[in-house]
Amino acid sequence: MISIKDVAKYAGVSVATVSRVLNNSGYVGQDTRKKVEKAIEELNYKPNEVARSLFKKQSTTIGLIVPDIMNPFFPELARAVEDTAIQLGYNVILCNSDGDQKKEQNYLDILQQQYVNGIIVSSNTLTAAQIVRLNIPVVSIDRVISKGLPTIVVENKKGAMMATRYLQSKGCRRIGHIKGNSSVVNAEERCEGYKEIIGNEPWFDETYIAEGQYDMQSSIQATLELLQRHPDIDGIFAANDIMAIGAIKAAYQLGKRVPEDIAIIGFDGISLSKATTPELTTIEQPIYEMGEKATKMLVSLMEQQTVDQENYKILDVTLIEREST
Amino acid sequence: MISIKDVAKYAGVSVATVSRVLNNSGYVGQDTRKKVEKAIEELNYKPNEVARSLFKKQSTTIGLIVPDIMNPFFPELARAVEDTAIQLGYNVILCNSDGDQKKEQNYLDILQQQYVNGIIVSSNTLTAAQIVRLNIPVVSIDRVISKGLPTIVVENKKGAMMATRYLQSKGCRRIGHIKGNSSVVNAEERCEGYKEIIGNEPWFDETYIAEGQYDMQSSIQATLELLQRHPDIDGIFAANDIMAIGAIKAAYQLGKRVPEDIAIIGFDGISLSKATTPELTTIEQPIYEMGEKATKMLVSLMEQQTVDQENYKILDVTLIEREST
DNA sequence: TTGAAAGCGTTACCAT
DNA sequence: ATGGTAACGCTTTCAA
Repeated sequence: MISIKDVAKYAGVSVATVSRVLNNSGYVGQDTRKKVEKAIEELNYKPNEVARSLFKKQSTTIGLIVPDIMNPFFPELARAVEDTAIQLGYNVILCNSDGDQKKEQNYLDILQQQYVNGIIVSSNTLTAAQIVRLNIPVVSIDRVISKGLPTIVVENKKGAMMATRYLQSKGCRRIGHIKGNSSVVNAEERCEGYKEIIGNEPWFDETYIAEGQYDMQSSIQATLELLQRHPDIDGIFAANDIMAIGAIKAAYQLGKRVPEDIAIIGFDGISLSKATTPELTTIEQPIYEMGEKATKMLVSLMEQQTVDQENYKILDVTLIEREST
Repeated sequence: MISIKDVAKYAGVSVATVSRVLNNSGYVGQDTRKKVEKAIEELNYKPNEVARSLFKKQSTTIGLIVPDIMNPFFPELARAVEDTAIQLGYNVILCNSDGDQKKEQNYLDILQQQYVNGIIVSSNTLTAAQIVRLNIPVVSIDRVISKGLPTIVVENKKGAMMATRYLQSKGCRRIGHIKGNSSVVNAEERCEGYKEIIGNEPWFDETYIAEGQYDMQSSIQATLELLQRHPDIDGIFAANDIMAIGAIKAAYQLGKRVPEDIAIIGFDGISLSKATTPELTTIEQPIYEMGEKATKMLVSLMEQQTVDQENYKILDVTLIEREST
């Protein structure tokens, strides 16, 4: 790799001067600048980011910690983060925490050792204290860690209310809920939204709620039990799309047609929801926008541009009507 | 951040000594080692990876370049790579190239500037020359760039033959093929495998092949055309799962039942293929294993452990029989 | 306007 | 067995 010294020698100037034109800082004469630029060009010189990082005590890298990139929600998020980051001059280190507290702390340590400038994290277990201790900007995405921390989330409760009300409007009389993993904040919020709408119905009690683990398998199980407990259920609001798909499968297993016998609505709007048959009606989160906003927010935090906007954003969700309802 | 100097001072030794215990290289006395270890522990010291990288001219980071993490094949691959990398002490920088030659070269430059030790890449446009010029190990995954380069691929042709033969065994008389993007090598290989089996059938000609773009939308279109051209088709081999799902949708649109009227088989074995109704019969690639093997191969290349094994691996594929056939 | 040199945190060589 | 120090490639301060 060719270094700043080589460029300096080639251009017949000092490394300091090369550095100045590189960062255009300080005074540099017209001709000198030309010479240096020519040298850079001809030698195809690219500054060593590691050396820069060491001096500046910060890298051009950000960390992205997600529970599991295989969970269909996260690839789109990751894509948005990476797209935005590269555009702003940053790289993204991908970390899969499995929602495990120890792994998360481990990644935090590692990222700090790598001098990453900032971190975007989707976690249920991380505490505000852990984050503050890091001393670098962190944006929490999809989940609220603490009201004081920069955050991007969506209207979970409102979305859940929309979903439930929509099922009612479609004529559903008994609406069950497949709830997400209760250690996840947004699962609670979505459940609250559901209860907000049907909590006062005379038929309602807690047995209309079954808990899944935000994955397909657990949802099939949960739905099977739910429908056996309450064969009269004609509508299901699942707390995410994967579980909604599981619910559809379970309904089929019991010989019910979707949407004729039972209407099913999901939450998230992952691309998978368009690939199923029937296509899934869902509450769509602006996933890409979340990643983009989070990254922009993080970068302005990192670059200390006084964050002109609020750094706690609650994004809106949209009902996407498809075939499962 | 606390540095090696702090540790040295705290332990009452020189930085050189601390460095020795850190890397356990060179001689260190028993008691001295104890003192240093205690200091490290008590100060919660973590060595600065950036400084290390600068000195060693290599980082503990590898690059992963994929066309698009949103393509369902890649999250599982990325997960495998990251899992394996972290276990071996490396981080992963994620790059989405969109298969664009300029973006790929750009990422190559950036990764080199970051002193990454090695790169795993899935690309159709990268040339052997570009890679050799980098002067760091590169493992090509899912696509062959050059026979001489470390590579992990699967038996594409064989898998395609299996798929086509399987459709025959299920009683299909007219089998069409939805081909992948022809700029992608594996699309050609899969097409070859298909032709190998039915190329000599009296009814066969090239119009039984329709080209999609490895995505759902293009496949729906391609399948619609294919089935209108040849209404007697009763079996389709799609070059990947997404396109197979598109084919199912197209079949439904034309009022055909799957698998009763038409059997459809995919390729890849992405998790999505289990989520559809009907569940998709497919040729499963060992995606996770590919990522794992590629990472291990890359790391041994990086660490110069003479690669005991061949560094050109062709992995086997498996027929997964489900409901669509 | 330019250059020399210190320093970022680490490792490895050379002394001792 | 241990310490001093140059070097990795860069930026920035201080002098000139």
